[in-house]
Amino acid sequence: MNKKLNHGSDSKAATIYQVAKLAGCAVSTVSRVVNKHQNVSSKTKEKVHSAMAQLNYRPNTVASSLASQRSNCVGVLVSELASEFFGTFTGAVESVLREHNKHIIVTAGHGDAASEKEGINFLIDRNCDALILHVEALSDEYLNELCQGDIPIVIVNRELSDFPNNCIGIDNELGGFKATSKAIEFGHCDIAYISGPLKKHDAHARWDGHLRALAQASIAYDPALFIEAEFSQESGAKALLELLAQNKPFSCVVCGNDEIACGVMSAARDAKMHLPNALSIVGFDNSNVASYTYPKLSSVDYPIAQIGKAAGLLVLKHVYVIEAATAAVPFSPTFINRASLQSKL
Amino acid sequence: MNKKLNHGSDSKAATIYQVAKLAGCAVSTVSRVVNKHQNVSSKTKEKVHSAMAQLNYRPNTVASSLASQRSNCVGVLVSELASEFFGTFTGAVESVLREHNKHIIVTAGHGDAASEKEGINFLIDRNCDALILHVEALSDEYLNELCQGDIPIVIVNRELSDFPNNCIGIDNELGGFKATSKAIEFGHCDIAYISGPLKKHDAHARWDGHLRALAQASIAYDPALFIEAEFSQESGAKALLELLAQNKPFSCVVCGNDEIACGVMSAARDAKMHLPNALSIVGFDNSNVASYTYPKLSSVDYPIAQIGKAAGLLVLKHVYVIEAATAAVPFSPTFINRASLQSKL
DNA sequence: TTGTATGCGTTATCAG
DNA sequence: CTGATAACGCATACAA
Repeated sequence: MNKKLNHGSDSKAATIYQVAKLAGCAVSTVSRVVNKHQNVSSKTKEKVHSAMAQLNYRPNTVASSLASQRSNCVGVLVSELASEFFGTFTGAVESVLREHNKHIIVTAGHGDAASEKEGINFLIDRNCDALILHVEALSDEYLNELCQGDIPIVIVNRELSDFPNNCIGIDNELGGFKATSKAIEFGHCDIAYISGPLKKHDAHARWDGHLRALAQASIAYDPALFIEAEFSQESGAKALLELLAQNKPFSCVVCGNDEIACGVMSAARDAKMHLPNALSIVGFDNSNVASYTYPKLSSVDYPIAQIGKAAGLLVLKHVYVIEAATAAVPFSPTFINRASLQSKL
Repeated sequence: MNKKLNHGSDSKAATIYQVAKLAGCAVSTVSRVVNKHQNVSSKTKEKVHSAMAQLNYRPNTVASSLASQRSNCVGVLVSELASEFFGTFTGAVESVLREHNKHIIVTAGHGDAASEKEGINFLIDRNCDALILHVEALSDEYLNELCQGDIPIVIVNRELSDFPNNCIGIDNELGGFKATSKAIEFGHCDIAYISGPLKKHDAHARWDGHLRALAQASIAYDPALFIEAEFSQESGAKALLELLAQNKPFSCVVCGNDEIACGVMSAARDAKMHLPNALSIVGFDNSNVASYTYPKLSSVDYPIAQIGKAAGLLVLKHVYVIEAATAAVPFSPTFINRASLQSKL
């Protein structure tokens, strides 16, 4: 045997060989007790445990992953790390998984297809046991192909008709519909809409819902009252200024998400408009900020934490074959009315 | 040679053996072109590239990591994933690193020592090339020990006197001092303080700064005006109610962070207090929500994105020996005055 | 119940 | 400039 093998007792981290030697058994036995496999006599089990403790042994997960083709890690892709929304999501996934000693590797897709693809490849390369993806830009075709691959996939915020069981999320179109419908119900007729980037599927679906609500109420769609913005506060503020500059009247602005709505609210107040009298505002996501604002923001609830939890439970069940407590329930968007939407009736 | 070796052309992902065979060269040569090592004749380089393309070859990073003892990954530990603050931080780290094809693995420490330790071990086990840690509960002793270990460490939000070069962050004590000093400068004498959990080092340091500001202005510290809360909106709201219930006057409340401040603001408005006349509020972090609130929140700026960037650059430089553009500048807390702090003068 | 031997897919050393 | 092969640390089929 080559003496270069790290089976000695250097200062480096202890290997399975060292604990086997110290325990007076074979490496396979150590492996068995580490992984709680099969029957190991309690006597040797004892010896192995003591040896592991002495050497402060911690299994090398990389080697383990290579040998077993399994990593105990699930990959999570979100659009942005720098966001409370996605933070809540990944946090929920992590806490569910961590209860069963599974870990997550998170990466960002930045909302464009190339970057999302790169992120997914990174996760696959890291040998993840499953992937939980909140993609926005990737095509259905690509996702369909992915779902047919070797690695289990959970898609969030998207509905793939060919793989309904892989998808968890709310109906964004219905959410958008509810938002605008509620505004109409409250007597608003001139309703502006500030959307997120339409290349993002969720943004587009929400807008579709808006249009359907308009149509159902027989309100003509006025392109001048539509602006495609980014999902950000700054972009929302800018969009409101553009709308105001047109001198076209509108009493309510429905926004693609809460961040846009916050920007609108800021800009409106800077323009000395009295809220919510002069302008009603409705958001989407029902994020924490919705209750920070003044007036508090009416918004469509997007139960992102529950969705994250459900996604985690799904992989626990199907990939690790751990039947976790609660089954995933279907999620439906709910309108949460607060002060920012004023009734005109 | 054993025929079970995955050197054939199964449906599985292509290995380096397959591309070597197809390119008509040795695996070591393939490895060289993949890693852009040494000199490879442009002719064989060509053949290898074409073989890789044909097989859609992607190196197995796990195997690579095992063999090279290097992962191109840096581990990031934050308190919570579900937070805009930490999201911004990890996002900044990621974008700096990603420019050089380095990746991050994020995990949460949940603000308690055992969990932070577990998270750090997880990252070490994943073979991270370096660790960037935002810890709150771990002791200085533990961190000192960690810094003496084999794996490069960057500590954020903490100052280890023995390892100044490993630490990046602002002076929380000074930040807390500035917050309360500004309130005093604006004529406030009865100043309540709602702190984060004192077991967290940053929370404690901010409070220390508050006490120093009081002392410097010869204002007696009144324990009744101090509440230890959680870093959350709910906790802040609850704390304000407790303060109000005492019937002790105070014209200003300084908060351990912006989330607490938002909770205070909500609760104050629910109590029909007119802001900022009836009560001044100051936060800490200068997070995005600071500009969502009404009145806009005065806060101590914590440049978390820049700190994340600096941390990323630090490991780029010292671990990967990539001299990146900007050097890390020292960060100093700045008070950002907005509308929520009212002058009494 | 325990031990032996080999593979997992790379990297890197050392010849050639 | 290129090839052969040990080593990385562990898992597991098979043998004992």
